[in-house]
Amino acid sequence: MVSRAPRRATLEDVARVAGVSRSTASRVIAGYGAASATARDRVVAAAAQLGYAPDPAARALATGAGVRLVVAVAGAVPTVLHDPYVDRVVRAAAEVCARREVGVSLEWLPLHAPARLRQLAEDRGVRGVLIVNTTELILAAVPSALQGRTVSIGIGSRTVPSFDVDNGGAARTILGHLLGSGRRRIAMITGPDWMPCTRRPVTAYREVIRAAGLPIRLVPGDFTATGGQAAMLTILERWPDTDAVFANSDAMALGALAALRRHGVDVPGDVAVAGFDDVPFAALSAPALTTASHPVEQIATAAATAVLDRAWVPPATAYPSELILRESA
Amino acid sequence: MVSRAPRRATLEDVARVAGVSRSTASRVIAGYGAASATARDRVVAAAAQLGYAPDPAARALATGAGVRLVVAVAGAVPTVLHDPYVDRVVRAAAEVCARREVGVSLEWLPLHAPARLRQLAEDRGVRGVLIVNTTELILAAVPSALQGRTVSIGIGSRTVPSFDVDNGGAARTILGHLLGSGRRRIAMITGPDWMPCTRRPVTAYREVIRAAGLPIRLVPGDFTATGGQAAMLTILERWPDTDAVFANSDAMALGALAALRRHGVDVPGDVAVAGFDDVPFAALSAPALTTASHPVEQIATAAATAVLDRAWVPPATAYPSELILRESA
DNA sequence: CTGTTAGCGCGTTCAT
DNA sequence: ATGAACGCGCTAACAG
Repeated sequence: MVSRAPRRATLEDVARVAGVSRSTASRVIAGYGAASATARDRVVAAAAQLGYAPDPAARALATGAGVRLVVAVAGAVPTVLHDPYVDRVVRAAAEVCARREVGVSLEWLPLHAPARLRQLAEDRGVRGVLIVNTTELILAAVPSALQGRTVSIGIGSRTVPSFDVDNGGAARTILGHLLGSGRRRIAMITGPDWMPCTRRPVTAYREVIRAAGLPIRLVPGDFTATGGQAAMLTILERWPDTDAVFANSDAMALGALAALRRHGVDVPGDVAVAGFDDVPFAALSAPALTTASHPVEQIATAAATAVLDRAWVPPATAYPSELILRESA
Repeated sequence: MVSRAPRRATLEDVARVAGVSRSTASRVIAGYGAASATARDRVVAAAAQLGYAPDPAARALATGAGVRLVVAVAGAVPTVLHDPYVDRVVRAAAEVCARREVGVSLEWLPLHAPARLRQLAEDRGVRGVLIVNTTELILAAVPSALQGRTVSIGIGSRTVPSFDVDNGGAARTILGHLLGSGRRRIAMITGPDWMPCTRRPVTAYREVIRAAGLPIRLVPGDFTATGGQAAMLTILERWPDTDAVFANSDAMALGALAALRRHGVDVPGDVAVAGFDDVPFAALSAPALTTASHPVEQIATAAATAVLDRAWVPPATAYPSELILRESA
């Protein structure tokens, strides 16, 4: 004897129990069209009684809405996916998706291959797209069929709304703190040149340092700790009198810290170090890292919610970053 | 004038171009039933020409297969979702899902609420379930309708295959190293008692330490750095002569390191510290953390692949952990 | 305000 | 080996 799995209630069942037609039940469930109060009540009651929940696949098929949210991370190589930052974005998106009965999938978006965007536009399974770390080139290649259901975590465009931390403001705050505590020869470890997200911090750095009549000392990093170490060595060699370093990510800052420690440079005595992101381990380094917060989860949640709900959103939303004062600067 | 989005090719289109019926085209595409060589060729050609790709929603609706993979993290409180470990699992799953045109959603599985599992079993949208950090109670509550498409990252059961790191072996390796380098009063910072994943390491600890005729010194942590600091303080106070600490996670180990530093205890001179996980920042602490690797992505990828492909898998797969020797022990 | 009808794109018997 | 026909569960026109 096979105990058959109890077939899940369908809209048809709900309608029958409620004594209305499927359409009426559908309207009530979707909260869409009009329905009499009595009909509404009966449908709601029936649905609750039967433990009804709509089938996302059937709904997607009927509406053509798509069934998954694609997180597309732009980059030169596929390994851009292997970054804790991406992990956090995906996790937040997956949490938002759970409530909507959809899922998220993650893929690499090659910097010079907008073809993939066209494919995504034609894929009926795609409900929307969350672009991460994008460039103007990629934004310009977003097909019209994807507009209105694509948002960017990073820079935006006229057709793709942006959700991002106010990293320019964060840079100013940090640099202000460094200057305020008497530092005068401040170097900055940036991200790769092609990354638009490094532009505003770099611009802020240039403006602030120039306004103070101090020397510009820029070294590119790659957002990894290893890159931060290398950059720090470059700084040490090129400008030995540097008394502060602002790294555009905590990972790079921690790398810089390691390099300084290895060279017997005292932090913050000889050199102050500040990062950006406030990752969990920033509080645990020796010395604990001064940095600025980066509400990644909040940003990703808002971005995912916006595309799933197809709600109107302003062209650009900047999330504030807070100075986290610790020991290193 | 509205430039309509170029409607994506459907199976019907492929069939028409190939000059066969939809059924035949369907068989060829699915690689399922029989079809003449000529028919096969024509269908394949037509599909390629039209850039055809099946609609996941329609397919899910027809087969009842479901459209998303649910990552369910067991725990007492919803905040168990906010852990870098979970982030890594979800990210890996989302990457696997992308190739199958499905998505992943993330949710909390309350420790004593198997009701949610029943709901998941009835949800037609659910393709499969990936349980993380589970308990015997939860595994026993997995409905039969979910069996065969549910796997566990952690302990398993007769009906739910397990994918996990060999954390017992890892503990033995680390403890062997500590003993081998002359440590004799070794304390261990464990996870919460209810977490099955802490049992094997603790058992290993008990066995190894007892076999060496040394004292057992166990303190519970919570897998966070803060918890590790607190646990370290307890150890310092309760057993001041401790000369080595094995923490069951790098986060706790880094917390312990911070506590020792604050108390002026030299690592590894006075006390050796070892962790487990080999998180990116383990290499950057001062001193750099000795630990054991934890191939989370590999495990999650295998687990997700198993449930999506419905392939048979052994009841338990243990992934080896490697000793990562650095400075702290 | 409500019910009828017609698909959405695909898998899957059944005849042939 | 192949095609006609039906159903998966739901939404959206339309007619009442």
